[in-house]
Amino acid sequence: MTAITASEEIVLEQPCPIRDVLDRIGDQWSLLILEALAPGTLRFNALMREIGDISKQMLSRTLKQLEQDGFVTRTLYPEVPPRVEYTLTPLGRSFLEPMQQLVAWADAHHRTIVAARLQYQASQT
Amino acid sequence: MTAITASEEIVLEQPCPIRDVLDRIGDQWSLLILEALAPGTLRFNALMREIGDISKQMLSRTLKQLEQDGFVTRTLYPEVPPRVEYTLTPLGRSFLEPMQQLVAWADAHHRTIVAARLQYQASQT
DNA sequence: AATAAACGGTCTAAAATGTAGACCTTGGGG
DNA sequence: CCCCAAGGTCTACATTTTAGACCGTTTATT
Repeated sequence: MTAITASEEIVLEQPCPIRDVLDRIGDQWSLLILEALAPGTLRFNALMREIGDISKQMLSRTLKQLEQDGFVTRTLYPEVPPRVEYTLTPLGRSFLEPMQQLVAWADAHHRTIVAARLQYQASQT
Repeated sequence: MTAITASEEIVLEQPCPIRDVLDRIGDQWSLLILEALAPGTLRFNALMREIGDISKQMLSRTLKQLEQDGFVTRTLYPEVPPRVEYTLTPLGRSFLEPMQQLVAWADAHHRTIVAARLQYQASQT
């Protein structure tokens, strides 16, 4: 029996729908995980290797949130050793489109941003 | 004279351009700030009021990063009390388009996500 | 036979990050 | 003389993230 945490209480009743959604996607790892799952189903450790520098705990936690919000499904095959597969839901796949736009923008403007950083550094003498 | 921090060293040489960009906008506040600036120039305190629940420090820090990366300009009018205006650059405005797509998606699918959360809770007995 | 590795996690301690709120500056109004 | 304004910075505290040990079971290696 665990205590009720704040995060469990905010399931309902977020004042601003956009904030509500962006707060979930706009963390360190969610976008990366969704991008990794875009090509298809992956297992837990495969996902870890794919992303490279995420800790088990954060992968586990973020996947749980994504599952909770309906972006991915978690399927446990009770073999031994256990196999767990993560797959995008239709909702998750529908999110891919705006996300890919974002990724495309990032790719297209990366050089501009790097240039801005250099110029900023120079301006700071 | 300040010590050289890690954050100052990563100005160059990010292995993955997409990660590089997403790591900057995929934090708690950047998207919210850019959205707040979308309609036009705002002063520091106006921005604070607009966002509502951001601390001064995080607003200051995030604005500095956005300025560094070329998304916004900071204009200081040396009056007293000082006036500081933040405005989107062309780069920042160009980012608005993919971001609005994301916002539109969030708005459109918010109900589905809330429903998923409820169903998840129910499934957890 | 003992050892190690793989799977998908959880747990804990320590490090990093975020928050709230005091404080700073400079000039004007009461 | 004291306080207020704006746009921050600084400090102490709270929360979040990380690194890494550990778990239980089975197969592979030595």
